[in-house]
Amino acid sequence: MQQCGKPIFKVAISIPVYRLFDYLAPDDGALEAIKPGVRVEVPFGNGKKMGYLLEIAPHSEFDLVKLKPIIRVIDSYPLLFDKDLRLLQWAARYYHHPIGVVISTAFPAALRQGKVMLIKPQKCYALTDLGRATTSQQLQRSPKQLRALEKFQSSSVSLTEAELTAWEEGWRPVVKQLIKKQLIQLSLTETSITKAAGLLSKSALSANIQQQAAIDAVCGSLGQFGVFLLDGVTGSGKTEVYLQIILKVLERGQQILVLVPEITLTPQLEDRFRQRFAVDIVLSHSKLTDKQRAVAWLKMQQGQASILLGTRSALFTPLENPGLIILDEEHDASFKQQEGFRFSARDIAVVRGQLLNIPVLLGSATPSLESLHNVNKRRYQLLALPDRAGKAIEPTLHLIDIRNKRMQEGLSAALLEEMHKTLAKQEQVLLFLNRRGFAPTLICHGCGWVARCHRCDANLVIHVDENCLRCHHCAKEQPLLRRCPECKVGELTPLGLGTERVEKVLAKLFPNKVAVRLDRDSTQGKGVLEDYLLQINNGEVDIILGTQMLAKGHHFPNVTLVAILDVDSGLFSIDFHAAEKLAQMIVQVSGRAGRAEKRGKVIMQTRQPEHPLLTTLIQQGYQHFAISALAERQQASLPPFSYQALLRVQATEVDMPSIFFQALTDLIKTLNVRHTQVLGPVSAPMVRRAGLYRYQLLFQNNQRKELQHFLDELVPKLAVLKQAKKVHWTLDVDPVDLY
DNA sequence: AGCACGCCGACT
DNA sequence: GTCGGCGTGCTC
Repeated sequence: MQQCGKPIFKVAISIPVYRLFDYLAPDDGALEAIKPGVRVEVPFGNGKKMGYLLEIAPHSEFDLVKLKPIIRVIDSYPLLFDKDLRLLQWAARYYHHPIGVVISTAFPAALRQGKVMLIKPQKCYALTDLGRATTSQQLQRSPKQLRALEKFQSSSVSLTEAELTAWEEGWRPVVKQLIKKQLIQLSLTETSITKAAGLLSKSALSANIQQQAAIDAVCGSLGQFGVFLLDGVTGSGKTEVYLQIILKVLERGQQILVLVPEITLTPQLEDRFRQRFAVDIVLSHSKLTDKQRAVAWLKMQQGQASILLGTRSALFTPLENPGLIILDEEHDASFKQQEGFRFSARDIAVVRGQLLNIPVLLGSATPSLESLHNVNKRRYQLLALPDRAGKAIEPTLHLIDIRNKRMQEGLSAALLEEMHKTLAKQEQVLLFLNRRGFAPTLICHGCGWVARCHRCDANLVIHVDENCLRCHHCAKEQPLLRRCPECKVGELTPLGLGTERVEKVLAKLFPNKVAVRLDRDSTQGKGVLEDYLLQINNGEVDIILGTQMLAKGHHFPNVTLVAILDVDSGLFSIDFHAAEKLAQMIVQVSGRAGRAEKRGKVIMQTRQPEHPLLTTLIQQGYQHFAISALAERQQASLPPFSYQALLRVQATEVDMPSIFFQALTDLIKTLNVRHTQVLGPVSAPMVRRAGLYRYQLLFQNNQRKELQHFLDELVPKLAVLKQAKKVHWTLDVDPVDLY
């Protein structure tokens, strides 16, 4: 311990090192302006680096004469608040990930690079750009409203609050429509948020009894911590519940963080938010530019925006005046980051709510087993919305036994008949097949040779549209072969089924119908997916065929038949999470059917019609499936009844992982904390991927604390292990896919 | 993660 | 003799 009277500045730097680096005060500048949470530029090695000031301490563990001064303090005020810093430090410890890397994930890329951005404050109600609102004829408004609009169109105006109130009656619907069409933006100061929130949302509010109960429960908890699980079937009006709770939070002058799994979902959600609230709503997702993301982040940090709608990485956005965190589709796997800092946005959101003392609202039609378990343990409060809102009716689920049945490219006669019936009624059909490409295997009919990837233990997938063979596990791509490279004479045959292949047979079987294919390959370009969705909703499409991406939240009001072509592929997996994921997928896909007044039908083609997962789900629904799945997990002592951490190891040489694991096993024997089960090491199901050999070791303990203590002792020793430096290793705490 | 230091093989 | 291969270790 070295003491010198001078304050020591403890800085996190984004490198894979667990500790902080100590610095002296900068040579110039006032000390009292430097607070934890500011970004600093520091000398590091030969050069300089961006860092984040976390603490100012009276002493250092480091040799004082070796300490260097901070070069420059970048921010004049902290960008991260104390509670954000505490949350991030907790997360770094819990996930055993280097602190600097964790802190840097809280920042948008532009700020990570040390940029300084100033956000211009808005001083008054500013109705801007009204000149562009030239569509008054289309708006079909009353003379009074038209007069109001004309007045606005004459110039860009600013209004006082009194003026706004006086004019509100006349032009509120007009402004609402203009905001919806994004022709104008209404910007408001913080003090006026309450007024504005009311402005656009007073009218047409109705909630059924269950919705109202959910709203009341969360609103009764505003200003204090509590976790709520809003369990609502598709179409039950979850969004309306969110909106009404948000209104109450806005009225308290507080901000709302809304997290969604993927951004393809958000256009509709964003529209509904903008129609409802006249406050500043900002977005954060990967399709935006670095600058747009940084502006959204800073606007929330400074309290200029009230609602942030974003994906996983938006979780850490600092909030000047936090009021509520909503995490929609909480079961969705994309809330778990799958590389680098492998955090669960859902789990950290709950911890953040606790730190900020605000409610956290998790929503899903198919809640995760973890969350249902937390409800059973009375840690979360369940808010159920069992009824579909409006006139929508639950779809019915059916199995088609395809054992010994003749199939036409994956379509059974029984399914084809259902499709014809549906199409004859001018209703739409949705086909779901979670495998893109033409066929997953290219095999030689003569000698049995199969097209394999040279860098992975996987077959190459045939893509006829692009005339190539492609590996879905690495970037490898090669031209489609015409002749067997092995026997030179055999005929090459596509084996198995992908979306491209089904698309081609649909054109043959339904020549007068329009079919579209929606998968990662067919929706590459910008706006392509949106165009397809528009065509579908305009009724220009009869059959929609696609993968995973169809399961996620799109509205297809005229779809009355949904078919899952190959449900069996999800039934047999070594990963115990597979059953839960499949059940969620089936229910989510089903949610696409019969959303309007027409009853939907869901068909699953299977060779396992007696499989308990399918029968439970069909006869008793998701909740009963979840109960029996939880019972199975408890019997087997699997999460959420135990806690896991997975150590993944990859190396370019085959024998390096086993040398590493031997050293690790010896190390574990020396640890004091040894209650934890060590399972493995085992090879990953696909041992070689992108040229690397992959193995893994699983740690499991019934007590989260004990697992943490074990990792606390293990990871620092593991990190300095000589053999660990010859492999790539990563630790995944609470893994959701075990490979 | 970078970057420098260091100790062994093929070149002026 | 030296240029450079990338293994090892450090960064306040």
